[in-house]
Amino acid sequence: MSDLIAEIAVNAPLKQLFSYQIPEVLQQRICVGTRVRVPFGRRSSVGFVVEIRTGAVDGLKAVKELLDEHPLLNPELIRLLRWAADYYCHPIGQVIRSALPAGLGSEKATTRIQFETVYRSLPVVEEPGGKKQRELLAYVRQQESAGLTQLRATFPAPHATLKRLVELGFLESAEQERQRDPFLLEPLPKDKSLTLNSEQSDAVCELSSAIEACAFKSFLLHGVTGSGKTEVYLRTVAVCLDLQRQALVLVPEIALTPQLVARFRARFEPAGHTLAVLHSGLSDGERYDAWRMIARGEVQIVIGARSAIFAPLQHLGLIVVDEEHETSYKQAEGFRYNARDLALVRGQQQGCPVLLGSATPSLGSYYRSQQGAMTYLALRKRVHAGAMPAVELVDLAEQPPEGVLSNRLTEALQQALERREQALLLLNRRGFAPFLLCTDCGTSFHCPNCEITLTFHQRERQLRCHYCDYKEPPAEVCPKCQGLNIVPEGAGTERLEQELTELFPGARIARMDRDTTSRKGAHQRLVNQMLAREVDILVGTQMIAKGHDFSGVGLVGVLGADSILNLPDFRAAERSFSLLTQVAGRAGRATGGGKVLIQTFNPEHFALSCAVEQDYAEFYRQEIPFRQELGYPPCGHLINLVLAGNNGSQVKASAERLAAELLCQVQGVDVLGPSPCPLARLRGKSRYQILLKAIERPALRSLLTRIDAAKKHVCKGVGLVIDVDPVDMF
DNA sequence: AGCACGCCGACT
DNA sequence: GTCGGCGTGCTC
Repeated sequence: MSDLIAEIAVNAPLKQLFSYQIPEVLQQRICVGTRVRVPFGRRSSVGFVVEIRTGAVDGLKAVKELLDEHPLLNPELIRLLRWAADYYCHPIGQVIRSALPAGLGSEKATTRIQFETVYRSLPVVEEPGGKKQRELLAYVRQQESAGLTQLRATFPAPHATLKRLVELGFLESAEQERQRDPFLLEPLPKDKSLTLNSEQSDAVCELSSAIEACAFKSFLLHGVTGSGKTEVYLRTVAVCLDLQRQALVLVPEIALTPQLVARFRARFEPAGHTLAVLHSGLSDGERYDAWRMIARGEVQIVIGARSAIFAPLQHLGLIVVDEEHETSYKQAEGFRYNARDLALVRGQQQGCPVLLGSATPSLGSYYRSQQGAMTYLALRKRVHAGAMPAVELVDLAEQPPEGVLSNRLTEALQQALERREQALLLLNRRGFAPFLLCTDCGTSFHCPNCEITLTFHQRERQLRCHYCDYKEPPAEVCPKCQGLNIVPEGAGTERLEQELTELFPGARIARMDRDTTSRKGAHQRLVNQMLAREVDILVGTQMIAKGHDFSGVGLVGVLGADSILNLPDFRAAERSFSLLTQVAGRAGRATGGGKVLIQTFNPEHFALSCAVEQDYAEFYRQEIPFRQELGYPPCGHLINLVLAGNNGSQVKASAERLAAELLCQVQGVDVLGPSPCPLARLRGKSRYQILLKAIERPALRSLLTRIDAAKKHVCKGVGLVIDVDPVDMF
């Protein structure tokens, strides 16, 4: 008997699809992308229809139930997801699950309605006593009513003050259905449509014709910091919308790019277009709502981080990937996809142009543009003041500093304070000190679960592991020699902040790192303080280098440049160059000029000298021969096999057997290792890696097909992760 | 991943 | 004599 058969991706960690017959009652309503319930083994499971075909149904079980009236996924997306499952070597069911908003994988989706307290001002003329009370009241009066979520984003811990204001009769409170997405509550800035300079209009012109052609073409927009890339995005998205097509904009992390979101809203919302912003702050319900709105075709522009690459837009006209070099586009766990690479695949599959933008393109994207696989568009001039910041290296070997700051940087800070310019200090290490050391016997303190020293956090008086959740109180007495001379070694942001407070008692100093921004809205508050010039010196980790446009910054100092340069990763130079160039670009954005000081023990390293000159092309020219020689990306391709398990010798033995099995299997593939991972122990698990390297991707792919068979050499209790195109080797 | 079956130790 | 330990094998 020949009948309709559905190929279904089932909610299980299995690569293969399962065939089910489609009962007659469902035949009209079932299609590719629909969510169904199917009998699976002795239980039932949720699955997605991935293909419908005809064939012999004997022996096949039948689809039990249809779970959605309208499919959550469309056939184009299914195609992308199947491609990705195959390419990244990950079970299709889990790939689909991670593409969907949370909670849709297992059971029927429910939209939870959330409630929150909303405060309304009462018509009272007099003013309350406290400063904090007055500020809060003024804010609520201006907004007429405000929800707790919104207030939390602007004021730290407003709860007690609000309660008091209610008691005093200034405010009334009520429980209300939770306000819309807090992002959409932010006041809309005025749209400043700028006249384009010639470089920008050339870029827009080329992009426009590609968008009008409705065919795949890829572009690399290489624009120095402050060169107006966003305006180019806005113009090209406008072209796309004029053609009744939709635009997808990917950003590294929404929380760090509120300005970009605001500019898109200011430009397109007044014209009647609908934006959906997919960010981590959304509740499952909100995310589900946004997803359904997109699937129903009610949204023209989607802005989101990594996972937004799977947004169910039906009439894509353009995909923009902002800051395309950012490593956060690569998912580091589970389904290890790279949203930037998938953007190119999606563009290819759906026939729309893809625009990658960056001030410091990834070596890979630049390489492709050099080879003609991508159209290169350059913005070489800054839009406003023009002058690029002056970058200078401070050789630490020549003048070793007493504390963390070199004399040169201290002087520059002094001058900046005198000139009433703000300063940014980048130190890529949080906490007070990277380790504690007994100066009597040399003992330092390590994490019991990870191969790493514990970071000393002074404020919490704790030793903490930054890789697992381990914490312990700092020892007063050395456990080995009973010595009492235990001192913090090295410096993190917390120590830098303290040193600055002592050096510049009058200055207003703030710190921005994971520790000070973990609470909701804390990051935005720091940014606001910075913009309001309530901060003179901002100390922070990587996150201060990203996104914001702090116009008052005249000085940028970099303290940990060497720590990135010395990472055991072939991309260390690229990372350093990129980070330094990005952070240098924070200086003098409004005024022009500005100064950047980079402290280093490696002043002769080309990554640093190229950053000093802000010379991307020269960096590329020097870096690419090294990649070429070793066959590293972008001149070759990598797959990293990571084995991890509690039993170290089992992990090692498994890795050795697996590597031996894969060795010499395919011509043109190098099997490197096994070797202990740079972090040989993590969260209590021993880790080994095998690196597969090939100049030609097909060779690597064909070796990948043999991994399943080789898996039998891996012990029980040892996990194997296949990381295709790894971005970092940790 | 579940959820079975399956074959060996300490319990009423 | 059984209750239950988790090894291993399968799921259209």
